[in-house]
Amino acid sequence: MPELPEVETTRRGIAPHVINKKVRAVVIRQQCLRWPIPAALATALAGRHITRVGRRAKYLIFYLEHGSVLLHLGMSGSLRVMEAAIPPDKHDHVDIVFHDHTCLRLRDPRRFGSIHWTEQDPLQHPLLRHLGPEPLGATFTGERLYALSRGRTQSVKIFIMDSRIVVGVGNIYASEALFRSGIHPLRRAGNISLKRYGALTGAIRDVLNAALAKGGTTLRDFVGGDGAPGYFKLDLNVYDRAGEPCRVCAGNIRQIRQGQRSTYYCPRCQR
DNA sequence: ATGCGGACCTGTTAGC
DNA sequence: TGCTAACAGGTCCGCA
Repeated sequence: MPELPEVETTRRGIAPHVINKKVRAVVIRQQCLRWPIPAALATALAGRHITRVGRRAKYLIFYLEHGSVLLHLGMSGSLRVMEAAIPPDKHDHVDIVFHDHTCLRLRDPRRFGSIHWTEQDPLQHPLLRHLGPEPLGATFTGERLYALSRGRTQSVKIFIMDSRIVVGVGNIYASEALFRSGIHPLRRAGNISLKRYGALTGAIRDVLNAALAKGGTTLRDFVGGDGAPGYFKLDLNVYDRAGEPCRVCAGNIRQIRQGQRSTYYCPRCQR
């Protein structure tokens, strides 16, 4: 699922339905996600309450009295709150079952997601510790991107998708933000002016905020029933539009490969 | 330190 | 219609 706006929308959707709930049991049907689910998870959670649901990058953080669950949705993960008695789908790998007979159910067909348990400050977990700033936070600035990019030879698209530089910029919104700021995705990161990095940070913020707003208005059900929430797509200018006309200049949108991922751009609008 | 490729896994679609 | 290959919204690890 996860671009950042989907993860944040998931957090907001499920939080009211899991906060202050007491865990009865953890049901693990498939132990092997990206990493094995910690064996201690069920014991650690039983009888405890979820006090808060947070997020860092694309990791959801479930705070309990004595520790935290880190949960990443990978490429295909989704979460729903439902009656625990509803039979699980083939790819419903984990239930956190509450005393009121509802459960938080993780579905993840590709199993690129992961679950971790920590009794330390979750933000100091090895997977979170070295992450860059949140793209919607105050420390994500053009000055910062400019400073970090000096001397870098890699392309700007790869650069802004590096989670040590800034978190939460996935493949779709990397292309979209570069389009909005008029920057060619193949341009070397170290060769871009401070002014253009200012535009790029603004574009990243705008694109994520727009998707978040859309997620808010099209908020599908994270609660009840069958199936999982689908993806919402912002109106995209370039992503998945190869060969179609640019909405600004009517030129042909191009598709290339960068680091084994597709990149889309307008060769006339982006330099 | 930086930059690149490979790895994890299943489902869907494009192409022959 | 059926088989196969390529691709999909992530990101961590290890090697040069």
